[in-house]
Amino acid sequence: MLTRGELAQRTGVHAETIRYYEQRGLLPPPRRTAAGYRAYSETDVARLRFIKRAQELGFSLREIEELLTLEATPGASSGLVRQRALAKIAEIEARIRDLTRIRDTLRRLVAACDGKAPVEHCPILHALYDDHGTHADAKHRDGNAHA
Amino acid sequence: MLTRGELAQRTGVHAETIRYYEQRGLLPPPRRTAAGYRAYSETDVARLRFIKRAQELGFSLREIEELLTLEATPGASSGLVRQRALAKIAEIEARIRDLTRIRDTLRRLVAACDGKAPVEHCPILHALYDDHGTHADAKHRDGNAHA
DNA sequence: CGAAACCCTGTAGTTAACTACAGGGCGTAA
DNA sequence: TTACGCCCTGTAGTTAACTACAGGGTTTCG
Repeated sequence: MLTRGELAQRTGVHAETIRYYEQRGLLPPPRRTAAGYRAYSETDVARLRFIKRAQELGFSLREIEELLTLEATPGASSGLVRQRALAKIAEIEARIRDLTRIRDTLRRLVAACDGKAPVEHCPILHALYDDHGTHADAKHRDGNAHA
Repeated sequence: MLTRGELAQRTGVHAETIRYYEQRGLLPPPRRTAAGYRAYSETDVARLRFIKRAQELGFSLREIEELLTLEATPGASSGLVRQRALAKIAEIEARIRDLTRIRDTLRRLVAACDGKAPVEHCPILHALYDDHGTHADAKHRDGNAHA
């Protein structure tokens, strides 16, 4: 039996996050000690690791919840899980296409700039004002995920 | 001279967003009519379009602010703008690499699954529990941008 | 002149996924 | 026994970029 802090250490998930997951329904309410402390088991360790790994694969907590629900559904076939994975792959590929298009536009702008002119004549800045031509999809702007 | 609503229509930026940009310092405080209404000019139209376009290219509002500041700096050379564009390209490429890795992992999982087994034997779910091997970078998990 | 449509301000809510904090209880080691 | 660290709860703050709303003034059209 593990305390919340121990579970946190075992899984690399912040202790407060564990409480948050419980609230969200991602973790079942654990048993409690006489003093009211949460008492976790190895099952909880596995479940938390599942959550972490699915997150790394680009699933949102909401989607992970669905995956977990699916898993707990007796009659379900693994085709549903497969479907969700395929949908996620499609999403990721669309995202990659967006980013590639943005990068290419940026590359073209950089190519037009020798970096030596005074900033007032910077072709990159000018392109930004003029627009026309290149159409990065405004709906998915977020090349910024690293910043 | 344009009202806030007119500027919004001209640029496709929500009227409230214009006020927000002013607060953030992305748009200079405009002149006011006798009644206190904001009065915008073509310069503001251009500036807002700059902001939109830079956003589409993956720049955050904070970065756009820097770009705009740079532009207003008399002695600056366009090399600085070029540098920022190059840095952004690098960011985007790193993001693409992350997403590609995630997609490949997902593809491998899907390939291992015929979708017919009961969900308890789903190899995708099992892989999620077991971890090991594939290492999608946890720091940039967000294949979810489309959801 | 009156109603609709717009503008003003300040503030609060939205999304996702946490993370922190206040105020109190418990458990253990010197 | 007391001090320190961990646990409890509920709630509020964080980030980014908006978006909405309340309660009021203004402008314009018919």
